[in-house]
Amino acid sequence: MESLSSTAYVILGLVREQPRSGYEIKATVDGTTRFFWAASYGQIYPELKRLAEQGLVVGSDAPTGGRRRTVYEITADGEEELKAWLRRPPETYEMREEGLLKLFFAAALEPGEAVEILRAMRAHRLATNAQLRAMKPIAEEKDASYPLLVLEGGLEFTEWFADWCERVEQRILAARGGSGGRGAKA
Amino acid sequence: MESLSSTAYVILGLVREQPRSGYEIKATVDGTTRFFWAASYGQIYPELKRLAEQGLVVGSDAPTGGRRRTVYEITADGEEELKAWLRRPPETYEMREEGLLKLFFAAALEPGEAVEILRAMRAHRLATNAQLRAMKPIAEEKDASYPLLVLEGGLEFTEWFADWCERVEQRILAARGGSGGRGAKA
DNA sequence: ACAGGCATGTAAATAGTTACATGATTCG
DNA sequence: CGAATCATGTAACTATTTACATGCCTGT
Repeated sequence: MESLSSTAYVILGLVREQPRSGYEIKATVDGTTRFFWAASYGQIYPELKRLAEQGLVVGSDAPTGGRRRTVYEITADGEEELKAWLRRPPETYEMREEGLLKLFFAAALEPGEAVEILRAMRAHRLATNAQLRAMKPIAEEKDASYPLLVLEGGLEFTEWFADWCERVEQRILAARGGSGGRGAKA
Repeated sequence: MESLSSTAYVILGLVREQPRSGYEIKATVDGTTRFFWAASYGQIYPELKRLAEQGLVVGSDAPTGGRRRTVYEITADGEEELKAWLRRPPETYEMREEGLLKLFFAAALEPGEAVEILRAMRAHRLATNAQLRAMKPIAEEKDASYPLLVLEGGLEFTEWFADWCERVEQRILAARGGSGGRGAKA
């Protein structure tokens, strides 16, 4: 048996909390882990099928009226698999930040244009921060302390990032204005 | 003509600075942008071919002795394309942090085990910080101010992250010890 | 009636990694 | 000589997104 993808563990973790349908898993991911681990229907439904085949989850029919619906629960094997994964050190640490990439190459532009990149990055982080702030009462209500910890980390991270963008912007502006129009070099 | 991938722009940005071979592009990416935008040979070589077909770069033979070698330079069209991309607001902001995912689901473990996740995350960030610190003199030597700015951002980010891990660890430990073995809830 | 949300699923495309094959050169 | 590094490239695989198809239910 091959090892599972991290996305499989997201599913295992979510159905461990409570039985959920594929649709509910997607909605929960979008409302929680998406900032550091996203998942699409194209992954969730096939993965649920695979997990069920391996006996790590069990699905049962739970229609809402005439609307067909399958909710999945974790099995004892699934719980063991999840815990074993949680105990292994994390391996994936990826970041793809187009803004940083643009800033890295900003020497091809005028300093005023580099500042625009920083403003866009800052605006994006502030928008994410606002989204996270809106989620906080929901997480507090659920009394989910680890998710809340992670959410607070996200809040702090976006604040740090937005602040960094602002400080770098000021530095660029100061370098341009303060010493006679000398821009940044390649 | 379809729009280019961000990886195509990494190549364009790097060959704009100076003519480079595919091998050198890979080495440079590994020494600079990899923390926020990685690229593998499997992307670089086919992408160089495509960029050459579109006239955004030109390759020329530059063998080292009997070792065949092609170095690519940016064309005027390539430079325009790069600048146009730099002027568009960044779109990709992705993060995949397996550590945060594990922390999110840590209620399935004992509090002492949750602390292990944080320690692993912290150790990883400190290791990255050390790598970045080692790169700094090289970036300073090149007098590359935007790359240096980005590098300093990486330094600050890894420090913030490592510190956050430590603070969260302390909070978990305090919650467990301070108030009679009460662990974190689901 | 119709819009929007609930619900499941898949096909196709895109992105990206890994591993391998090949071969030259340099350094110890 | 052998190992490491320079150098190019591809095949296979894995991951992931996007867009679509289908159809029921609820509220206006």
